[in-house]
Amino acid sequence: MTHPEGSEAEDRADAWFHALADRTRRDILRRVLAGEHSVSTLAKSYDMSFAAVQKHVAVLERAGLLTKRRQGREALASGDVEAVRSVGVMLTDLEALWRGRISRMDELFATDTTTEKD
Amino acid sequence: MTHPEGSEAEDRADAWFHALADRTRRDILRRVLAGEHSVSTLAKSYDMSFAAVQKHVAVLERAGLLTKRRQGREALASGDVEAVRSVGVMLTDLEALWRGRISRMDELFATDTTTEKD
DNA sequence: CCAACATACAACCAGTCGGTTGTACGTTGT
DNA sequence: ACAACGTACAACCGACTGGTTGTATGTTGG
Repeated sequence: MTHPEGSEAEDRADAWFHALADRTRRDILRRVLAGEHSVSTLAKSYDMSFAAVQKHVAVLERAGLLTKRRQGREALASGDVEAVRSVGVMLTDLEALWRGRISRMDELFATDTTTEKD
Repeated sequence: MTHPEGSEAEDRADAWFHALADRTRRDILRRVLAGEHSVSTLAKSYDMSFAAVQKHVAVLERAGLLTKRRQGREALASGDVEAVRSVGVMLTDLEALWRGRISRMDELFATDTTTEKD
């Protein structure tokens, strides 16, 4: 009933936050948001194998946070700012719930002591 | 050098996004942002053991997204909206990098034709 | 042409994750 | 007092993660 089940949006959110939950991936995302980079160029920046970086890029791509385009033998990765914004919107929605609590507490105060409003 | 190493902020970010990368935890966070709930009350909402929900709450607590206060035999959990906001700020900073790319492209256009500076 | 480069992908491994059950301990109501 | 409740925590398990190496395939420059 109230179980958070199989929602499409929740699936996307799982992928988003999982992709962002690794500092190397966040760093890669920063770079490709600032400008296009080939996978091997990215790989040179990190103390791990090319294959490892390739996998990180793949995770970001599957989450829709980055897109790749093939040019010759290189795969150029580019950050998708719209997806990043969507994640931000999710957080904003979370905040909205908190604001709802405030207004409910407000109502409590209203019924609590004598209202100063006369 | 350019490696994203041992930063305090990155550690926190790891915890934040990891905590948010599970739909049950996001759902719990929604509830405790909307108002205080005991762990057992939360547990009744999900099709899993009490211990499992307890662990999810612990993950959110460790990430600083929620705080617990003891009242009698109950542990009341409450969402920390400031932490949620901090996560949002991180995303906004990411967006800023993208805007930087634009302005740099702008500079490219500027240097393309006759340079303004002599 | 061919060596070097860039990518893709599979197989493997240790560690972590999300779930379980079981046990223990403080609190509360009757 | 004591049974029921709420919590805490440890041990365990299968699945997945983040890393590795190795191999195959396409691209490019000399």
